[in-house]
Amino acid sequence: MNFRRRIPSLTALMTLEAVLRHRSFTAAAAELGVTQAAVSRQIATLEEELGLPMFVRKHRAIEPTAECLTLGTTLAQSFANIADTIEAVRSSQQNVVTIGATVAFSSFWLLPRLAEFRRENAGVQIRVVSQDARIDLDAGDIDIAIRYGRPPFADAKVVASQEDFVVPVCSPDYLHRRPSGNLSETDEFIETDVHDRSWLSWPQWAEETGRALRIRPHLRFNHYTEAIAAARAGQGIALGWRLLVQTFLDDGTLVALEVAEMPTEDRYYVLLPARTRRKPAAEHAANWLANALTR
Amino acid sequence: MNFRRRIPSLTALMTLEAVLRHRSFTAAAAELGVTQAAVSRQIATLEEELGLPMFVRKHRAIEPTAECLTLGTTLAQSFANIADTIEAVRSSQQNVVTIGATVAFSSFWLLPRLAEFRRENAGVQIRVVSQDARIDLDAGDIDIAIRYGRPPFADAKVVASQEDFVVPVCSPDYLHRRPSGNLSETDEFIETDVHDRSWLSWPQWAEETGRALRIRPHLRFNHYTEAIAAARAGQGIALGWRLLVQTFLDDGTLVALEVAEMPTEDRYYVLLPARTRRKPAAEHAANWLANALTR
DNA sequence: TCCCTCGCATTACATAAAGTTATGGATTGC
DNA sequence: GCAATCCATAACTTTATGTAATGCGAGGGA
Repeated sequence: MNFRRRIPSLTALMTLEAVLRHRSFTAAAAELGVTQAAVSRQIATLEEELGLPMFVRKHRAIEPTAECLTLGTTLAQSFANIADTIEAVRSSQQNVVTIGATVAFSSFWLLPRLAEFRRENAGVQIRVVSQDARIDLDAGDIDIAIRYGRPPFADAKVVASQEDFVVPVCSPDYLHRRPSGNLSETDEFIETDVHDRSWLSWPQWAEETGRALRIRPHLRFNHYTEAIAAARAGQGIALGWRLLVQTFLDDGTLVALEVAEMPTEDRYYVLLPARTRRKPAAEHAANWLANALTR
Repeated sequence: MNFRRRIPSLTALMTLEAVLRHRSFTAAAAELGVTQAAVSRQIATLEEELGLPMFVRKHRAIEPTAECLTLGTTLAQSFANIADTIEAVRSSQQNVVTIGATVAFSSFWLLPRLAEFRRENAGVQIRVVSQDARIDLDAGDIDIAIRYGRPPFADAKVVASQEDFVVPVCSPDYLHRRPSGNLSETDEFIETDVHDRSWLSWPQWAEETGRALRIRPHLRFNHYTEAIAAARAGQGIALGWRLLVQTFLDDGTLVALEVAEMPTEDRYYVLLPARTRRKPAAEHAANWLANALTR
């Protein structure tokens, strides 16, 4: 193979193709956005490299040699194929918007709203990448990230942010079974093990709300979705991030155990990549998400 | 069209094709003759330009994305077409040797010897460009020039040179019809109008040979081939460049009117281009011509 | 016949693109 | 735990490409 060794300067070849099509150095220069001198230089260099004239210079005119016609035909076809493929690859991705979020956010907030998004944006495909590890916006494969945390985010441009509140939640059944009144150490607590600074565990909640409770969770999960599923199944009390569990509070599968909700220090952010090319469709979707998140 | 606007860096695309084929930045770098860092840079730049990842980076391995596979297929095909065409254009010309000479030299000396050349060099095609205007070796379309004149030749490398002699010649029929003895003003002279310093006209010949003859040509031609044809047709006396008219002297269609031949100051030179690429076949042919000319 | 125009050629210089060296990070196997 | 391997990155260097200025020559028009 080794095309690098077999092919002269591709810049010169692209110049040749343009000159041949225009039958003019000056006109080709205009299309290429360079000076006539640059074109003259590239053609001369190519002729020297090939050891063959490409054009017969006449007064105010050039005539391509037979070799130039042969080569130019191949070049035109090849460059067209390359350009077409590049455009196809680009456009095939233009209307696919990849959204990255945590598993919990994806499950509880994003997926229930995708139907509405799709109704309002018929031409856009959504791809969801859910992972609890941090979404890397610099890699270029994620168009929008929804991140829970605190700025600054070096890899991101912030479109919108939304605070949240934390409140203990449980199922109506569990509420009925437990003694009425404040939370106590006899309650059954469900904990999510997340090793992230922005996460709130039961002991931290107790401390930050000034409770003299020694909470020992009897169920522990590594995904928040599982913790909430357990709570809805009546197996105890979980900490509820209001934005995430709102649908369950609305449909009655969960109830809040207290009226006062503790505001979180961290917020949800709708983020676009700071450093990679952004698709128009992604910017549009980000705006839609921002509106939905903040209303 | 405007491929320059539609296509990103062709260097990067060529790098992509190599990386994809090798499935390795490091191996591609070796083939391309650059460092791994250069390859890493080119791929990163291309990914940013396209707004799409081309490779998923794994440990000690990379995996091409679907887009990379699509694009790489087109690139491999296109670069192969370009490379093949370039090689075809180059090789189709490697064994075509273009010889430039004056019309007279071409007609009288070169053409009669081409059959012999072809017999000894079956694989070489000869193309003859005959013109009385000076042959431009810098243009790159002439492989060998045979020039009559004096050095230095800035555009040429001298392979061989051969002096010549000038002698008045006429047909046997004209010789029979004229009075015997020296040339006189009653003879009919055939002149060639060539406005070139190296050319010898009848008055110059008379002066340089010390003849007290006032020669008024009764026939004038602008091509020497015509002057010689007229002489052979019995229409008078022309100046004969021995090398050119030797075949006619040999076959008896022309006779020399004097025994003494005047040496010319100018010589025939077999010349190769000084500044453009020389084909091996052209150098070989030049050596053959040099031998033929000087023997 | 002379002058002007037009379009390619060339040169010295500038800069953008490409490449290098040195170093870092991360994973895997021994 | 350490070494090897392979991609990433940054500061610096080199090369390829482009520019501005100028020249040349042929052809057309006055």
